[in-house]
Amino acid sequence: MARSPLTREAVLAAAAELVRRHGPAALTMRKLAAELGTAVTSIYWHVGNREQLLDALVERTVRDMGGAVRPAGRTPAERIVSVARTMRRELRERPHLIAMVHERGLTDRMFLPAQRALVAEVRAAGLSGARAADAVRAVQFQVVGFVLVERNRERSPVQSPGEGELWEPAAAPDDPDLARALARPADPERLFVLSVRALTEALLAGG
Amino acid sequence: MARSPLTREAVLAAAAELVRRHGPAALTMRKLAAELGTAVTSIYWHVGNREQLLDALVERTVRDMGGAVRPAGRTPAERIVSVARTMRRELRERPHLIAMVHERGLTDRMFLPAQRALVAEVRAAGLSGARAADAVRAVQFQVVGFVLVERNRERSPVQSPGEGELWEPAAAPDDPDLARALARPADPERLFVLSVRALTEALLAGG
DNA sequence: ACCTGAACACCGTTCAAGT
DNA sequence: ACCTGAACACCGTTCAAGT
Repeated sequence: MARSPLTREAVLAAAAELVRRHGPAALTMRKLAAELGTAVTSIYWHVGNREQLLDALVERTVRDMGGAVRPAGRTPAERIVSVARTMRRELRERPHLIAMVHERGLTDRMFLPAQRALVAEVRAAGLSGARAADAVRAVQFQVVGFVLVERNRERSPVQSPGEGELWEPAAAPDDPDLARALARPADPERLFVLSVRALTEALLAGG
Repeated sequence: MARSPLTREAVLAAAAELVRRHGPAALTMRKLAAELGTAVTSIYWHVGNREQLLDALVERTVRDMGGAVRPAGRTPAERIVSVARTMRRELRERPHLIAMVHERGLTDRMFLPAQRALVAEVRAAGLSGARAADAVRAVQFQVVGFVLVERNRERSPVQSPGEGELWEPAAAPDDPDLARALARPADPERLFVLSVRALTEALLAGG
């Protein structure tokens, strides 16, 4: 298809599109070359090897994610929750990339703009020094961890033996509501907000 | 080396050893066959294909992890933290397997014994019904998510641009202690306990 | 400076053939 | 019932050769 001279940009764009549509496993050098209408080896000249190609891809995504952070809310706690929700949304919009960011150990870099915002809010709530740093990191780990667990859970919808099967039989002896709630699939959005809110309130309050 | 008749058990054991020593990527059917001293195709007869082999491997690990859960402490909150620490320790003892469990969406199954314990503690703290279920799940997500983030962070020790470089320049303008704390690498054990404790206290307290 | 095909060393999996 | 080698369709990467 493309016969204009191959550029690094064109390679990255085609690679990103391939990942977006079919996941990282589908990104092979040979398929990518076919997509671009060039020889496999041309790709190597422009972006190095596969590993470096993936690095470049991740890097460019991470840069894109910074802009979205706009704390909203009347209290520091509310604004922290809003930042957490934004990060979750941004991550979920790039379902394949987030696993790649994770594998490459770039979560810190990715989280940096959000971290700045969190620092401001934590200080506004009256924390400082090491305690403030702990609070920021706790929220950061919470958000990234939650999204990872959640993402994974979606990929394999019914777990064998699903939670359901194991809660019928007297696991929560005299609390059928609890048993039923655990048998139902979790509502991730609700659970996320609930968790972040709880963690944040405890961190901002006493020690 | 091995010339006694090949068994499913022998294949699984050799595969587990290979993963333990060199990680999941090193587990190729051909290397495994070489290790066992058989033809590659014999493996297929005993365990099906590579995917099924990995499934079996993960399944057996998950079974092993249930026994360790023994809640300890004087209050429900303390006992929940103790369960969380146990799960973290168990997961960290199997660094390669946990990623595989995660990829296969078996975290629920893996967490089941711990979940039972958490249910008991949450009820002992006075929660019931859907609220109790939320608390259990929040802790579960927190623990699994934390360990995933932590594991990943260890694999790529210095992130580029590390947190360090970006906190010197007036990021936390008038709090040098905070800036320094964020520039230092996090102490995961401490951060973990701090996070779980905060989350737990908030969940068990008001709504 | 850029692109190419051939070649190498790996994969997982299937299959017909052996005992 | 179990094991085998040959073969197929894929990989990523290197390299000498082209323009």
